[in-house]
Amino acid sequence: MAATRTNEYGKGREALLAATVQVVAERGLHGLTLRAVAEVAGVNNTLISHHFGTKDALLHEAVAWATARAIRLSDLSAAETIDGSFAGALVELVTSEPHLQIFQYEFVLESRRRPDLRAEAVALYEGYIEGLELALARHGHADTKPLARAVFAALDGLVFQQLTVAEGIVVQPAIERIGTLLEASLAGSTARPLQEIGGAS
Amino acid sequence: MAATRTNEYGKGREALLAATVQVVAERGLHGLTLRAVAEVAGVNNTLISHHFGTKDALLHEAVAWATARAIRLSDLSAAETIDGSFAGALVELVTSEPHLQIFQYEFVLESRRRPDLRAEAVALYEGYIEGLELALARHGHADTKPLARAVFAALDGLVFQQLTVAEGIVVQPAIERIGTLLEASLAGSTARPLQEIGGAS
DNA sequence: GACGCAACTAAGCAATTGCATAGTTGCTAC
DNA sequence: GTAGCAACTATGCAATTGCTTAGTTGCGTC
Repeated sequence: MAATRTNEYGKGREALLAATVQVVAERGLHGLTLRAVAEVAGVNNTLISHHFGTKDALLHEAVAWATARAIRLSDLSAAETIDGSFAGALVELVTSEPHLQIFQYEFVLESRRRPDLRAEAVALYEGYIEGLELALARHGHADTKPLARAVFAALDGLVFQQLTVAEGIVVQPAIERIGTLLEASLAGSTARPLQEIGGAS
Repeated sequence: MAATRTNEYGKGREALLAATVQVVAERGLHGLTLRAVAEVAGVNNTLISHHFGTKDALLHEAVAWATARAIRLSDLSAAETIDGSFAGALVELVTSEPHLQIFQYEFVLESRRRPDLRAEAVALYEGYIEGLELALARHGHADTKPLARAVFAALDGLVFQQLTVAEGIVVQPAIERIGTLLEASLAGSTARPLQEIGGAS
């Protein structure tokens, strides 16, 4: 349960970044100690000072490393519609790989207190939201800027719920319900475009 | 910035609970130390041991104390519709009193690692969701269980965004957009109930 | 008014923390 | 092969941590 990785020469830095994500996810930011990270990474704790200088710098680097991987993971969001298969894939992702998600919530919360992390947090969220906005616009939705933010918040909030208070079995239908809500909104607005365009108000 | 409260005899316990919420919100769970809490509360740090025994027990009591206040705060959710005034009130709440909200996210994340906090976290979220479900059902929405979970997740996610990466000025329209989405869904389903009931599939 | 007891403080200790210092190991360029 | 240098380890220390022990203070009760 402790020393997991065995490293070849030169792989220490990467191992330390991965270990940082794992330790934060498993023990929280208050469980993030140089010795804990080093033990998980299978190296000496002073190697952290060597590569990163301080603990704060280690976390910053780990955030950059993790967000780069996170945005790639969200190839999910390339999915065009929020349907059952999207919901299943998202629930499955959270079930099988919760560490990266937990780490994200921890660091975004921390970014409120550490200005040096703000940029990464903002970029991560705005990146997600912009991608989603493009997809929504492509489908003909109106008022896509606030809509994208709201829909992303719903997905984000449901992932948060699944990680903490809810089972995948109840989260999945909630994700699908977002899809039907969007469909209904689309059907309503496209079913009566002429009246609305022509109408007063 | 440090020793804030001056207490009369007998008010130490309550002051310590309030200080715990404040310290967690301002410095994170890793900044939660007995001395920090005591200093904010304006008492000696050993008083924590006297009242609560351990630091873990202090956090547990603070969670119970804070969630009791949180559910009352959410008299907001007594609002029947998600409109502009609801959105404004929610944004204003988060702006003016972020401590309690931040504390909630911190402790819910922590509840993943501390089984003794799980019950409080689940009760808090399920309480919100149940209240919301009743309101949605009253308005004639269908499939309210997953819908309530999704809508709450959206509101929760938007509060999280406002606390971390977004300004109230962009969060508020996103909240309102949830309201219009729900209206549209309602209009669509009530506009053609006969066909749907009578139709196959 | 003094007894009893909860609320509270003062002092300190063992363990853990981040990190500095000093050294060793292994790759790579020539 | 050996010089040079990055990657890495071992040791240790000052500061902070949670919490124990031993005491003091103030309030209600009879």
